[in-house]
Amino acid sequence: MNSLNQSSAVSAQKFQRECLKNACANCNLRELCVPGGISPTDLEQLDTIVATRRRTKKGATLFKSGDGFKNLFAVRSGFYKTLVYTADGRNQITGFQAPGELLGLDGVSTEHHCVDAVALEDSEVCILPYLELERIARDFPPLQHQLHRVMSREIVRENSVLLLLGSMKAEERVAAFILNISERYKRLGYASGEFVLRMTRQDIGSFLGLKLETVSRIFSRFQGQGLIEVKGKSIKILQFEVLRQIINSRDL
Amino acid sequence: MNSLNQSSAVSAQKFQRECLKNACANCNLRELCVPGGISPTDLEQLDTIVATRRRTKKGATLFKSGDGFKNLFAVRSGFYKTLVYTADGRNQITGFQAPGELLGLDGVSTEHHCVDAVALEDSEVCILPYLELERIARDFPPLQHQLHRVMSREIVRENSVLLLLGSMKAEERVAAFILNISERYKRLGYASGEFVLRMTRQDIGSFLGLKLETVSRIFSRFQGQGLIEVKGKSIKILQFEVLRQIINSRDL
DNA sequence: ACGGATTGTTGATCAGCGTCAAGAGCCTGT
DNA sequence: ACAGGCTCTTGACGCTGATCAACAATCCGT
Repeated sequence: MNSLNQSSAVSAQKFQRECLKNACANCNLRELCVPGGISPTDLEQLDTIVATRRRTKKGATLFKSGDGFKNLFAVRSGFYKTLVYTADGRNQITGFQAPGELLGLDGVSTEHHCVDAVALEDSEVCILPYLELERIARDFPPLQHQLHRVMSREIVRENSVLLLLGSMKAEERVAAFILNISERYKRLGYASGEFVLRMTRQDIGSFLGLKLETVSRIFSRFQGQGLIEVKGKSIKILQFEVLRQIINSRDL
Repeated sequence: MNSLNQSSAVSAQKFQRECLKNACANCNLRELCVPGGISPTDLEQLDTIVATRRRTKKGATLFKSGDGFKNLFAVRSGFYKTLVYTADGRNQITGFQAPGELLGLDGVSTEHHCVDAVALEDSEVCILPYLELERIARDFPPLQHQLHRVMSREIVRENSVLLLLGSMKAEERVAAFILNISERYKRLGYASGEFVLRMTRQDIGSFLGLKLETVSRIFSRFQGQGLIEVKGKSIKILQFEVLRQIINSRDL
C-alpha cells in the first residue's frame, strides 16, 4: 500500500470520526447498548472513543478464536453468532447477538479471543477500543459501573443457557428459544409476535444442543398444534401463553 | 439482641479487621484469586477493604437467588456449588467453586443474585464489598484490569461448559469433568492424580446435564477400563492421556 | 431468469441415556 | 455401637432425540 492510499485512509478515518461525533448520544440503540442508563454528560466521554465502525458481510467473521484482543464491538445493525470449538472440530454456538448487544468480552481475560464471531447477515458494529474504555471508565464511575453490569449480564445470560442445555427437553428448548428471540425483537421496537429468523435450523440446533432435524420437527409440531406459524425462516407466534407453559410446567 | 451483645460484635469485627491486615498480601491463594498479578503496593489497597470473612457449614447457603447483592466472595477454604432454577423447580448446577475462586458476579447486573451458592463442606470466604472494590479499582488500574479479567474468565469458563453440554456425549462429559477437577486441585498445589470429590453423583449429574445413575455407570465403566480407580468419592486417575483422548477424538 | 448449492422437511430406524427398582454401602448423630 | 437416612451401584426396560435417507423449497450468483 503506498503513502497516498495510507494518507487517504487516515483522512477517511478522520472524516468518519467527525461524522460519529455524538454517535452514542444520538444512537437509537442507546438504551439497549453499553451507554444504557448513563447521563448525557458522561456519554460525551464514551463518544470520544467510539470513533469507528466496521461492516461485515453475511458469513464473514468479525474475529476468530485465537485473534489478539483489542476491541469490544457493539452490534449496530444485523445479527451475529458466536461459536466455540472442541479440539476435534465440533462446535457449539454460544449465543446470537442482536443490535445493541456486545461482542468480544471473552477476549478480556487472556488478551486473545476464544470464540469466533460470524455475521448472520450483512451487519455493522461500533468499535470500542478496550483499553481506552477502561481508561475513561476510571474517570466516570457510572460508565465503569455500566461496563461491569454488561459483563455480569453476559454471565447471567450464560447461566440461563446452561439451565436450558442441562435440564430442558427438546420441546422446551425450542419454545424458550422462540420466546427469547421474540423478546429481543420486542426490545428493539419490532413486533414481538412476528419475525424473520436470521439463523439456519442448523444454527438453532447447535445453540440448543439439538440436531437440525429435531428443530425442524418441533417447529412443525408447534405449527400443527396451532402455537406458531412457520414458513421457512418466518415465524409468527400465535399462542405466547402455551409456549410459556411448555417451558415451565414439567408434568410431575 | 441487647446493646452489650452488639458492642461486643462490633469489637469482634474490629479485632478481625486487625487480624486480616495484609490478608491478601499474605494469603497463599494470592496468585489464584482476585489479587493475582497485582503488585505488592497495589495489593495494600485491596487489603483495606477485605476486612471480614464468613464461614458456612456444609449444606448452608452463602446467598440465595433473589437476595440483594452487596458483596463478592472469594473462596478461602472448602468448596461451593452454584445453582439456577426453572420456574417449575428444576435446577441446574452452573459451577463448583474451589479456593481462590470468586462467587457472586451474577449479582452485579441487577443488584440481586440470580443463583444460589451452597457450601459442599464446611467452608470459608473472604468478603469483598463490591462498591468499595469498584471505588479502589478506579484509582488502581491494575486492580481494575484484574477485576475485568476475572469477570471475563467466568464468561470463558461458561462458554466451555456450554460446549460440553451442547455437543458432548455422556462419557466425554464425565472425562472432561474428572480432568477439570484434577487441574484445579493441581493449581491448588494438591496431587492432581488423586483426590476426593466434594460433591455427590447427583451434583455431578446436574452440572453435566446427566442423571446420577449415568454418572455412576460411567465411573464404573472407566474403572473397568483401567482409566481411573473409584471408591465412593475418592478418585485416582490412572491414565490421563486416554481420558483426554475420550474428549477430543470423536470417531469420524 | 436460470441452475446449482444450500437449507429445510419428513419418514424409518436405532442407540444412548433416562426411568424405575432393588439392594448395598456409608455417614451422622445419639 | 447402632439405627435411620442418604448416597451409590447395578440391572431391566422404554423413550427421546440422533442418524440415515430422500426429496422439496429456497437462496444466490451469473
